[in-house]
Amino acid sequence: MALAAKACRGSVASMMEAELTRAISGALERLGVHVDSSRIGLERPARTDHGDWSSNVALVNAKAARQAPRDLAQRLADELATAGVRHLDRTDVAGPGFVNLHLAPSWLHEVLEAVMEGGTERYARHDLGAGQIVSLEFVSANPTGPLHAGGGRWGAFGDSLARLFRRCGYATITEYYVNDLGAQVLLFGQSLVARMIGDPVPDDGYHGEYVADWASELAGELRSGAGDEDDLAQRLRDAAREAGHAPIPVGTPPEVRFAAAWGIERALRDVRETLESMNVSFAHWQHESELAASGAMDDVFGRLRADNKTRSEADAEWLCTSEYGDDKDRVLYRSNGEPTYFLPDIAYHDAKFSLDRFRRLQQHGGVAGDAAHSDPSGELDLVIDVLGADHHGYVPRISAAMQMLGHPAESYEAIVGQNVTLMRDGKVIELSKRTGTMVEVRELVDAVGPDVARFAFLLQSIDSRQTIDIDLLSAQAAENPVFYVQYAHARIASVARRAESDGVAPVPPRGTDLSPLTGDRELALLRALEVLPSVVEIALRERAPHKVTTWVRDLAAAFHGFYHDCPILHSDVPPEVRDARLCLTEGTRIGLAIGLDLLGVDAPEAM
RNA sequence: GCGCUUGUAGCUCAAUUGGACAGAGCAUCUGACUACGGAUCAGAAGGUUCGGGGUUCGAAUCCCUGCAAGCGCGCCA
Repeated sequence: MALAAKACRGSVASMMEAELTRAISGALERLGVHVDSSRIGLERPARTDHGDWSSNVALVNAKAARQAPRDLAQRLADELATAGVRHLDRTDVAGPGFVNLHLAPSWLHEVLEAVMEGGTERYARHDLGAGQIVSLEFVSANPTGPLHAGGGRWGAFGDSLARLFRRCGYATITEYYVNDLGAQVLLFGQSLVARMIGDPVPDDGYHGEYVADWASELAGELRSGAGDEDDLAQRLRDAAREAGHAPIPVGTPPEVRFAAAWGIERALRDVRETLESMNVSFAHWQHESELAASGAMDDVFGRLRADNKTRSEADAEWLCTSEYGDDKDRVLYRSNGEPTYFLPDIAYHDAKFSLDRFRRLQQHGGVAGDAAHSDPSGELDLVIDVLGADHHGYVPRISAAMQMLGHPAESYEAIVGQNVTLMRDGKVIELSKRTGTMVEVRELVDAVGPDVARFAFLLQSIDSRQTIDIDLLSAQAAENPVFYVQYAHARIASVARRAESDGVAPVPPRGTDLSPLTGDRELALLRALEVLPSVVEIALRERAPHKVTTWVRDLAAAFHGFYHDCPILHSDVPPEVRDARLCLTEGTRIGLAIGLDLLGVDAPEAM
């Protein structure tokens, strides 16, 4: 944490904060009060009449200094006022003993200079990660159907979190785990076959509408092939003999395996298209079957057993996860000799730590950010899973397994998000691929567009359950807050166009006199820009992309207010005011572009 | 029963992780420049932050307790 704060010392605000902290520290020394600098709290008050910065030192340290908080505060305020602190206009004492520091607008002008110089690329970019590598896995819905709402939420969240990591100096690899082995895939294949040849779908199979659709799609593909065989079942068998198989248990009829393999690809195509329509993409799609074929499961099991982390009981092989904080031990191999899902999951998570694997995937492209790692024997610094609440019970066992395999406890992190309740016309929709009634993310995106959908997912904290009423969202699409933000961006582009056609020279990135920017609306807008670097840092640290959403709305609001009250290009605006305002406008555009990019939402030139 | 998460304006959600008078958007009501884009702006109204204790200068936030909701607790995945 201390390290993180230090690494962030780039922004104007954090430099100002450091300066003020030093000034307070020095002033206290002169007053004969010794305070550890870590006990000097500085924050930006919610109300502007409480100053630009405010400190609670007097409150926190009054007892140790044997002085009344307000007395100490007053002496500190007086001492600071004459200390010649840069930008410091005046000080006062308020409330129970806060020392409020009022700065001259000049400090905010420095902020705008930094925004202009940094631009979209460098403003609010941090080096917290210093090239560390982070793996993020999210969505990973079973490839047995289209993406449901939860997948949409984790997609938007995971992708934005990855963007935050990259902006903060981490290299990332984003992964989708394709669960193409096991019972669900088998059932999926059986359901497809049943739909094709008119048999009843198994009770515990997949009954959704899409299964019928896809079955007829597959039937169509088979029919369009050569041959005059009318019997669909026979065609399936023929096709199965030649084509690929899903790697599900041997002994399964070949046509089921064939249909399953086809179905998985069909589902994945659907999932991928849907996510990409929301601007979510993955660097790597890891198939479980490929992992199994590589022998990773045997390898991991061997290592765990050699390390005495396993035991046998009732003909099954158990992993002693309870020794690492889990409620109880977990089965790796069932008494019938088959592995549970847990073993491949361990193998996968172990593999994600591998730097070799990361390098291999990096060569295939898709890995983003600059990895500074050079130690070939090292491993990834952080492996993150984004999970729905229905999987939270699984976290302790994976965490335990990772520790057993030698990965530091803090290098595996599970982010558990609350599930999404999807409604249509005020009624809750059951989210189940098996019962058939569900609303797909695709449907949501089609109805309201990708920006509204993505913004909606990122509007609130991942900790709170989310209810999205697809009809309500459609009906109110025009009033959606995303347009409020995008409109601000488009307005700015419009100002630039107007300036050009009026023959006004564009403002250079530096050198513009910003001193005319002293009005309330101008200062409010500058303050909004000022906090972006810390918003980015906090959003990353708290794994909370929705903080960016909140900020981007605040910035847009500040801009609309400014735009309404402060004419820029009117003929009666003096050139120096005009240029300063143009500068502020461009700075706002930079801020909006950064925020919207982190959210994966388009920043349009016109609407 | 145990564990995780949550409970804030009529509705949907924020709240700088312990700071000052709890803020936005919808919805309701009232206004604004014959417009550098009105998809905008200003104002009004709306609160016992689920209840009850506690900690301290200070609590929506931390502790205890009760209530309510979601999820999890398999040799299923």
